Amino acid sequence: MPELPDLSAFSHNLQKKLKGKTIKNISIHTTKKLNASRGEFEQALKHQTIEKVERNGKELYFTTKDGTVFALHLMLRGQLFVDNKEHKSAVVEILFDDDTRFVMADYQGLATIRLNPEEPDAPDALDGQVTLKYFSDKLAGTKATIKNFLLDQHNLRGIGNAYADEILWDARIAPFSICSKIPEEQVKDLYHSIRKVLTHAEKQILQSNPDIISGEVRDFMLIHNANRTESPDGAKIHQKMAGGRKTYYTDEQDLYK
DNA sequence: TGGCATGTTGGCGA
DNA sequence: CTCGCCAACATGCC
Repeated sequence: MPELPDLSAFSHNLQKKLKGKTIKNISIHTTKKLNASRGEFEQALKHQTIEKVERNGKELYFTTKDGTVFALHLMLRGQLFVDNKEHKSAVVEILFDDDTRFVMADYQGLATIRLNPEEPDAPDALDGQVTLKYFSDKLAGTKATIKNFLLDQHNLRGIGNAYADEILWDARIAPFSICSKIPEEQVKDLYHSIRKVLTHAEKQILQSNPDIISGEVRDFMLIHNANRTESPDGAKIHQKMAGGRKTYYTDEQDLYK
């Protein structure tokens, strides 16, 4: 449920909490698709010291001093805790040498942990390698709708359902526009809106929730927000299902077909 | 109360 | 091959 800006905020705070701590024990309880055995995880991570925590797409990457990485994906319902409580649906528990306990829980059992994930095939939405040229070339070559394009992690990684709507409104492009039909000028607007909306959201989240490491903050959203009926400029917000997800948009957004 | 919200995967049909 | 859509996963929330 948390999206890119939430995850960026979590990584910021987790790094503050966990950097320099050494893993005493790691236990993996339930997860359907591990890319290594429990023994391999333990072997690779025991006695390792956390060097940095960063967001990569919709995952959090934890890198240790020797360069080993484990990646957490919260999927729909994953939650993170740094505390000493028992968590009923813990997926992964990591105990550090100072008895700090870090838990990823998910009652739905979909959250995952991966050891040394391979290089992803698409860049992170905020990565410097996503240039305007990369972005516009990619759009020119696809006939899908722009909303589906933004959600497809094979194009850009990190954007989810809620922020896709916020970004498209910011760029004034209708979600059902065909990628290859969007004019150059609007592609440029969209490119800048991606960065603007996502980085601004992270700032707002950290401002209102300075210590956040789990959950999501949505109250500042302008369009993808069940509590709002109108955009900031007074246009009625429409709702429509697309790909099984609810899409919010207004008539201020131009449709390119 | 019960439908909605979320991401990913894999399968189906156009 | 491309694209849209659907089901499945499971439960807290309004």
